Amino acid sequence: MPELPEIEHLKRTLEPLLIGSTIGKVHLRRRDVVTPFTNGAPAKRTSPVDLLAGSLVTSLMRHGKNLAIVVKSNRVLGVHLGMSGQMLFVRNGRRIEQSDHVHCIWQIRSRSGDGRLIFRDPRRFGGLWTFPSITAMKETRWDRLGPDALTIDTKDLNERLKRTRRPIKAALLEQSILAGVGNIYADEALFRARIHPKSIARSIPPEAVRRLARAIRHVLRAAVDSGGSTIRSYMDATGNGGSYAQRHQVYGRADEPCLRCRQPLAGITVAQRTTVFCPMCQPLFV
DNA sequence: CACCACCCCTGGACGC
DNA sequence: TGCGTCCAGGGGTGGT
Repeated sequence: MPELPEIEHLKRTLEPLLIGSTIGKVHLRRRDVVTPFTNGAPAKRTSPVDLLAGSLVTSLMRHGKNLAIVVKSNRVLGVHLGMSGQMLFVRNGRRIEQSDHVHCIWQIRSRSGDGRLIFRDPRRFGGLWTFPSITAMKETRWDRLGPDALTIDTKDLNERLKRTRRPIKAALLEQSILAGVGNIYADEALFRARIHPKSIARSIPPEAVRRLARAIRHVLRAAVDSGGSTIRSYMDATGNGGSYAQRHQVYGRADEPCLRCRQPLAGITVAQRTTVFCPMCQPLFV
């Protein structure tokens, strides 16, 4: 379940492999994982050029859980990993370890050795989006997202939370409010900030919102530094998992003792998502 | 407009 | 060992 830290770590592992490299042939195995755009409008077909065939990679971008590969012509390929997506770089001569559910393969010619970039996504909640320019990508998709959670400040968060009466956890998961937080880091940040996940977003006092903004940044940064949380299948471009899961305070620990007060953690459902929190340490604001 | 339930999908855990 | 059932959740959508 890649969230912001996993995508950021993926970006960092992909950059040295892709920037300055040339993309050769592209093999799209499953056409329906791609949504092509010609400016603002969805296009009917995906061409090899849309998928960056024959292009020089100049940069990678990330906003929230979205990744983008930018090439010299300014074309962009948007990538979202959904629940189970992976982008793997496999050097030529090496076998692809799991070759099932591979939907797209790019041949890569780089100074440090040739290889293939592979988009694999068993559950197909993720996908690829093609755009003629960065501007087109922003206008059609990224502009609908809230500010990036890695650098969210108190003022921005407070402003956005004031607009809704939804439970704070539902608000944190809403990408148009804040981009990048998913189920794991929402629970971790709320625990750290000592806020009950069902607290009404706009009723949370300023001091607690301040703690929350700090907690979100702290938790995400620490996770980026650990290479992300590997739950089930997440791995980076080189096939390595992240170690942050070992440092989860609440996620996956329902009924286990709170690491702060030793009382058992509670497992509930908020916004159709499994939620774990400490009823003693996380007061409800309504 | 705000909010919510539901759906998409597959692999893995678990019970028998 | 194998089979059925349930659960995981990011995000889009249609209904209230």
